Amino acid sequence: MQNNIRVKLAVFSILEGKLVIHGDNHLPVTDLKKRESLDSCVSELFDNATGNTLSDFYSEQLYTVDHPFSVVYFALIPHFQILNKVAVFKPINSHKFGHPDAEIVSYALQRLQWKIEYTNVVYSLLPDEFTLSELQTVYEAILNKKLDKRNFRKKMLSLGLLTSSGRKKKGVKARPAEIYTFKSRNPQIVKIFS
Amino acid sequence: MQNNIRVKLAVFSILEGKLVIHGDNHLPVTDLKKRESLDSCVSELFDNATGNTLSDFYSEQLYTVDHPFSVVYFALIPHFQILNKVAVFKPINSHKFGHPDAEIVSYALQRLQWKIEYTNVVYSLLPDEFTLSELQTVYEAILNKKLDKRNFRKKMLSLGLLTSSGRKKKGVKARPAEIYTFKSRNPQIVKIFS
DNA sequence: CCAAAAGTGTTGCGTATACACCCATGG
DNA sequence: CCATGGGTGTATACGCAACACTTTTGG
Repeated sequence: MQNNIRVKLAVFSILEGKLVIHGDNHLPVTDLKKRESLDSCVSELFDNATGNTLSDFYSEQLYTVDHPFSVVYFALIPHFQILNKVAVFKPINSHKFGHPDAEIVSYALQRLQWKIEYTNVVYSLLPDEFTLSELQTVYEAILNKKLDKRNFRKKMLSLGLLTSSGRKKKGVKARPAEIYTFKSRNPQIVKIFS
Repeated sequence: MQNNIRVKLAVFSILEGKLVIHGDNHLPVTDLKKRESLDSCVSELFDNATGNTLSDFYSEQLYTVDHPFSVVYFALIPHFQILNKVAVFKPINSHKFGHPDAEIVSYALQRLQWKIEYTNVVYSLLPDEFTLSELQTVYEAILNKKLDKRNFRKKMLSLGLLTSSGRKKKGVKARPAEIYTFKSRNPQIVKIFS
């Protein structure tokens, strides 16, 4: 009747326009202590990995596997928020083959790809203020394909998740971009199923 | 480090055009035995509940909760396949309030509602042969709303999941309906994300 | 011939896609 | 004045929703 329970975490971030994931050749794992909640266990893992606090970012439970028995989560954090400077983040592609957690990474990516189509969770990969181009870069990194600029902007603005700050990015050697923020930095589902 | 793991199962079926769920005032649960796989544990639960074999039907893992620690699954079975004649199946609505597993049932229903929009998993609620009206009844029970007959038929046929048998239902006191089968009785995702 | 359920098309609308040029700034 | 990235509109295609009558059978 007694079993060991492990909790595993995939932490995604964006680095130089690429989707990266924490961990060198495996995802961070820890044992769930007796009477410890799943939430606090994941938070601890996240703190170890990033030096930051999970409750300030987006995370969700992915799946539970056995052999060994593990509950798997993923989380999203902007790269500049990773305070743990020895943390290793590697491009998602390097986890494709031969990686012990390759299946998990692949499934997590798929879930993330679905999720960004109908929620605002990418807020958790960006600073408070950003330009539409920066936002588009994040989408392209996650979806692993180029998007059309005009269509992307139309869609994003029509979803009503963004607020224009009225200010513009200064000091760039090109036309300055409008600065946007997310209306809410909590998970919001946008497509209503009637 | 040692924790008890439980496995919980929501079994859905269709009875008299209504979505029903197995269990009287709680969902069936069992302890995961040491070194037992999740799959075999769920299969055992399903067998107890229905007298039938899980591998012949559709099931999926839903979520893992703690306090108490449980991995929750749901499964779909046509009513005539329930061989255990003492099994209790109750309409989904009776689980709305005051039910100890109400949250789980509600989440399972939501997942099921999403799933039938882009997969063929309803095969697991129907006999091999069925009419489009019977299929529509199943969709209406799950979605809890009336659907337009013409639009429903157009959509179903265009998805390419069904085969017409060429035969018609005999002995009915109205115009006999064409009999259809599912091309595949394994889970198929129809919307391709390019 | 009547009751009961099966079967069948068209139109409008909203959303997704494809596509190319001008604008504002720094150096 | 040039290089860099920001910003904009239109036309087409496709999927979804609304909507009513005719057909086939059994009794």
